[in-house]
Amino acid sequence: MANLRQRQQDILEFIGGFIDGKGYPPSVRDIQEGCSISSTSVVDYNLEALSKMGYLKRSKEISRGIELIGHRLSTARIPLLGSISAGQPLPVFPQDQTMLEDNTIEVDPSFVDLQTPVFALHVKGDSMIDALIKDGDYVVIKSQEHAETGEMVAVWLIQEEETTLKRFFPEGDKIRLQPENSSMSPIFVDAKNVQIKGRVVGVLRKYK
Amino acid sequence: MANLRQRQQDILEFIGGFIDGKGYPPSVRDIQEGCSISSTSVVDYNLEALSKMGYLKRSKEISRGIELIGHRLSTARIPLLGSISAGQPLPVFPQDQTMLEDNTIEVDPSFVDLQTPVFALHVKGDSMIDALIKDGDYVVIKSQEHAETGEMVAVWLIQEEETTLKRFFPEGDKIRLQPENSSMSPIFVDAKNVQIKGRVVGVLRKYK
DNA sequence: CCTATTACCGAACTCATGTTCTTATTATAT
DNA sequence: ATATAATAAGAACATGAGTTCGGTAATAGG
Repeated sequence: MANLRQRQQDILEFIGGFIDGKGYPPSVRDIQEGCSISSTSVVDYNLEALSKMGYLKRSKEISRGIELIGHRLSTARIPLLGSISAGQPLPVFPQDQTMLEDNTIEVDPSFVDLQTPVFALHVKGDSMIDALIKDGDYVVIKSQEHAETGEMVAVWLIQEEETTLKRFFPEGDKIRLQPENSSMSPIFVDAKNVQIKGRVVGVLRKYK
Repeated sequence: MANLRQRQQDILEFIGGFIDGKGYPPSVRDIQEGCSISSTSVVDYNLEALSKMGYLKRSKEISRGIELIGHRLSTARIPLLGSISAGQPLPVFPQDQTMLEDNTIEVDPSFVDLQTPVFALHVKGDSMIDALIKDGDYVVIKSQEHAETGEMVAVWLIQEEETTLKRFFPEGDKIRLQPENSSMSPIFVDAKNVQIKGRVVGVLRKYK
């Protein structure tokens, strides 16, 4: 019956509004009142159902221990690790190091999948201009160590000690790193001189 | 003494991190443990001080009733109003209408300045390809009704009943809407047939 | 040195709040 | 129809958690 779905819809909406309005999640009894539900146990019941369905996360025994999935502010805040393609060395990859607020950038939560780390790099230079990525853009990168042929990746050149943004083409024991700029030539490097940092999954540009 | 300031600084930081991590504010005892404070009353004491100084808001008698001032600014969820340049009509501008979760997109907070509404549009077509904006990208638009010469704007063509993304060039009582695509010609329209919806302040692209 | 003020401590108190249990009321299926 | 599960209700329970209070240490002013 659609009645149930309606009630749970109501609850979700109420929780969202409550958090937005007050800054902290509602208690079970807040929800009870706000959604005109007769008993706290009914609220509990439906919260459990919503939790199982993945709409929210509950912390047992904790007052207001409700976290709306997707509603979180921080999930989408990813570290801005530095610049790429400028010959600037990328620091040792910080798994989950605390970043200063200024070194993070907010992206759509859909970029983040909770499994693999995601980070951003500030693009220097126009080597990927034909892929519509220009100097000053931010690329969102999903951390991974392997890449498929032709994928756009951030690679660390061990010898040169620099990071660069290119398309990835393995050719025997060499690797062709192909810029997307008709005026630039591909780079051929030894396979073991290349360390893939991640794959580009998004681009973000800001205008002044 | 700087000791006080240090402790309160710690508390503020802890609260922020806690909220980011768990999705709900910490209890007094969470703070006590997290900041290695001997007594809950000390936490209460300092929370009260921080509250008086305006760093946070407390709700009396409410578990985890702490709201960090300014912390919610990191939420920058803006409405995704529709598509542009596809001849699809843009609905009446919803100031602060409740949007379905699917119709919003998360952007960096720096896009939003609390004064002017900001929204996003899904780009259809390649009329701005030379500006490195391609089909499928999202443009972040700051709502405004006037534009400077040459600015990239989203305009509503009243007669044609469609929205389009172009650069703006007033020429007498006509307006030249210039695509950034060498294979496309500018459009000349009557000034009073044009209603500027906003200016492009950002671009967001997602790769599969 | 004495006094006032601020910051801190520990414990007890009380209520807010999540949880559980029992029973009644529907749905869904056999 | 009858069994079985899903949903709801109300009350009681247990504890999470804000608050209070008496007292101590540190700081500042006279």
